[in-house]
Amino acid sequence: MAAMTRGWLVKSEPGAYSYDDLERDGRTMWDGVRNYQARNFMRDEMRVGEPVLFYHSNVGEPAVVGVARVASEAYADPTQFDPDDPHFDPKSRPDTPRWTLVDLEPLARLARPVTLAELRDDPTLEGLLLTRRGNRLSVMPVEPEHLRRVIELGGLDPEAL
DNA sequence: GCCAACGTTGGC
DNA sequence: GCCAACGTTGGC
Repeated sequence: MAAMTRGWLVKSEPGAYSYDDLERDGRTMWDGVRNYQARNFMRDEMRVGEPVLFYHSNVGEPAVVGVARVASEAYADPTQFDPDDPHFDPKSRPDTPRWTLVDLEPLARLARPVTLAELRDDPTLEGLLLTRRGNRLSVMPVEPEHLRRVIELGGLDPEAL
């Protein structure tokens, strides 16, 4: 991957959707995001092909476990229109959808997970949004140098991706 | 299960 | 526009 490639990080509870699930599915809609800042990143800034760190949250050892890639432009999240879906939004209308998503595809599983503790401790990763106090975003941008560093810590060669 | 931090909602 | 109440996130 090019030196100045910008990236992203998404959080997922592996019990709900894990990197294994993404590999099994081959591609998925990153649905259910109901935070405006996270939505805006997907809607306005994500570009097809950009790498996405896949982070497992709310588990014994929270960690980045793999790298996905953005696989589509943004489009309306269909779950907002489904009354039976937990992410149903009665205030959203099909002609003016409130929530958008992108598709993700698996790119590479890390050789070893990079734990939250490692992310916090690595001086190179100072300023990473994920570890900023109080941050609760489920979709966030990652600086090029941080992206490369996490991939290296995960035992992969960023050049090879 | 606890709780700190933060976003959203809605009354005023 | 303020702000209290409430819900959610997510580490621990």
